[in-house]
Amino acid sequence: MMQKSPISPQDITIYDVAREAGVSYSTVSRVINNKGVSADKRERVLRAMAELGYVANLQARSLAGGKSHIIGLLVHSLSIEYFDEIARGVDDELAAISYDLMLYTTHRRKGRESAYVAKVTRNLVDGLLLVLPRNAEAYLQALGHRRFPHVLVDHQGLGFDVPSVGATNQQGGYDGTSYLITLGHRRIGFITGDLTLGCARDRLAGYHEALSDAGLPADPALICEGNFLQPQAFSCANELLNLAEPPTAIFASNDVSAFGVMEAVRNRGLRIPDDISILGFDDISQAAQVHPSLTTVRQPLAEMGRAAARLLFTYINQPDAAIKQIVLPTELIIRQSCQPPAKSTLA
Amino acid sequence: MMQKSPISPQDITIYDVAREAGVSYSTVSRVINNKGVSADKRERVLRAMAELGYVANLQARSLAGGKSHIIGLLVHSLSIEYFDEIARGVDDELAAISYDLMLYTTHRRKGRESAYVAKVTRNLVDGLLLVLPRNAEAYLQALGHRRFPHVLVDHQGLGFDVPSVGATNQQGGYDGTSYLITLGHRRIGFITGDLTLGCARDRLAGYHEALSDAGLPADPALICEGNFLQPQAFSCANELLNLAEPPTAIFASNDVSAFGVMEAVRNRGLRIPDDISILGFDDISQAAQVHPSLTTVRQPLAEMGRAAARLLFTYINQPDAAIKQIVLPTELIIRQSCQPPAKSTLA
DNA sequence: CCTCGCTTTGCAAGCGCTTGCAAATTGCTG
DNA sequence: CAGCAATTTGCAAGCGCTTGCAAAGCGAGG
Repeated sequence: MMQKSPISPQDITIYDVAREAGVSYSTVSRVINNKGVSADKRERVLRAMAELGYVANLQARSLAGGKSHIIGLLVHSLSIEYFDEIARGVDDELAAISYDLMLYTTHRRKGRESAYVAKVTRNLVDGLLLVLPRNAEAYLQALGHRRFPHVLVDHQGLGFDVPSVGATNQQGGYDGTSYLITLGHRRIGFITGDLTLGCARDRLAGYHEALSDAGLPADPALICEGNFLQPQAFSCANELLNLAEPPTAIFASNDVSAFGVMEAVRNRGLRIPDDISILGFDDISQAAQVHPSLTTVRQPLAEMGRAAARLLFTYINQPDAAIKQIVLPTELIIRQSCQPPAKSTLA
Repeated sequence: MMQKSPISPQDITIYDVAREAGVSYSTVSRVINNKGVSADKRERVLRAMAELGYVANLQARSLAGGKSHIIGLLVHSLSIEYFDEIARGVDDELAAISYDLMLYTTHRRKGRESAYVAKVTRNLVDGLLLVLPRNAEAYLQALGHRRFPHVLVDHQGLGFDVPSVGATNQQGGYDGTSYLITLGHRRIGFITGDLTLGCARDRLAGYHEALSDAGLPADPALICEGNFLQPQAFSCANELLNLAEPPTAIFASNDVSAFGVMEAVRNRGLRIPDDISILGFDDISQAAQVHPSLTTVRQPLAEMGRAAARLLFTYINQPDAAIKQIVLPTELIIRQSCQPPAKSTLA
């Protein structure tokens, strides 16, 4: 038999630990898995493991029917800070229970979701976290069919009843808009996110709701469809600013879009917030770093990641736990990009 | 024996494939591993695999002494687009050889590099890619000791002779500076990166070299120590702009820093590039998206990732392949953030 | 002091795969 | 067409672990 690689000779197995501790290998296994073992033996095993520097072999573990102690995280991309924040939360939580993270980016296997899921689930991970998947239904079907532990992040409003973690997007849209109204703005531009996503639609709904609650008209010209990306927001902002009666504030559906707005505004020599107020959504780290710092609706991304990891973990350990949908609160973070409109149109 | 999870019943193994194809299971294994098998049997096995939808069980594979077909990627963080670009390149290359990616972020296990490496190497991956590791020596020692396939990305100038992939940082610094000089700039500010990193030092060296080749004085006041992050660059830029005789151009050691400079410049009501030229380094995607678009020294990050993956792959398959250090060329990307200085000081 | 039920322990089997070894098959050569 | 080397093939073992099962240990009730 070939050694897997010319790895260092002292690869410690449970047999070594068992010998050192003077117990049987199954006892060692039971210690590792927290099964019933008498206190003194457990003690001895633990000491032996520490002395020998034992490291569990995950593949053997999961082959033998145990857990692999790895969960999969499915995202589109990583460069978007949004994903990274979530990943960070997940990672934190996993570190606490010494799980590892296997990262899958979807872009490379478009349209083959179920084959993909088959591969993933069969191979390695104990559970799967899907962040804002493009084709959730296809995944879910494959996953559900295999009864495989999974949790969706930021993907509410599905027909299915599916374990998920999200944020109060509509409330966030409402709060942001209301804040601008309170400041005295009457014409508030809105740049949507990718409207195929529920979170984008919810934010827009919140905007409408706030307007209507304040008795303000909803001018369709003030709404421009974006896609959560900076260049699109840049042109949306230009469109809005070109209006005969331009808005005095612009609410962008995410921070990245807000940055695009800031660019467009400055490009015309307008000042922020003196000439126009800008509001974002998400509160990615850059929001606090730009000048002026961006007032935004904070979405607790890392916290969502943590919650999702915890939830997934329950499903891993109790496959029949009830399906839960966690919704975390958004929060308005007031910084410096908004102020009352210059020529106040206060009624 | 417990099934690993309540997974779908039809989990196809090589035995099933063997039965279907009418051959022995070892023949199936040999087909999978491209060992010598007669053409007709290979054919039959392949067809059977396709029909049954066979998916290899990676843990069994690697337990049995084969490859796991997973490589590890070690990065600090993901939010930084720099890392993501590299990861994308790696991922592309791996997709081509149907390898998977296991992601490790270092922040959570500070100072325990060798224990960490022990765990990683022993557990899962066939090889490890280290991107700009903070404590390369510690990792390398552990890795080398285990003779474990690994490649460093963007970490030249090490005492060791180590497999690595990098870019021509000094040349890039030289080219960028020379470009500004050609444009007519004489006082060129420079914001360094984190000088504990070789790439940052190299870029600075290129700046110095270009200045000296052009017979220009090196004014230390024009050099400000940054850390590759936006806020620090913002204050550096302010410092530079406060000089009695401020620079007419600022060369930032990465694009993110250049964005910080742009902010600082605009914050004072100066225009880019009319009042001051700005040059970046890296060419992350945002560089093309900001306004004005950023002239920058392109570092082929994705290509570096690909090259690193390929190199690692050779080491995985030929543990004794010669240690290779690949250096990819940088390239000046001219966009709109630079132009000749306003009050030209052409000699 | 024996017996019963509970917990702790050890043994063996097996997870799905790779690969050394030996047997079977093939293709040549003389 | 026998005889030999070079393939191709199958069998069995084993990678490191978990866990069912049965044996052993233990305290308490009779």
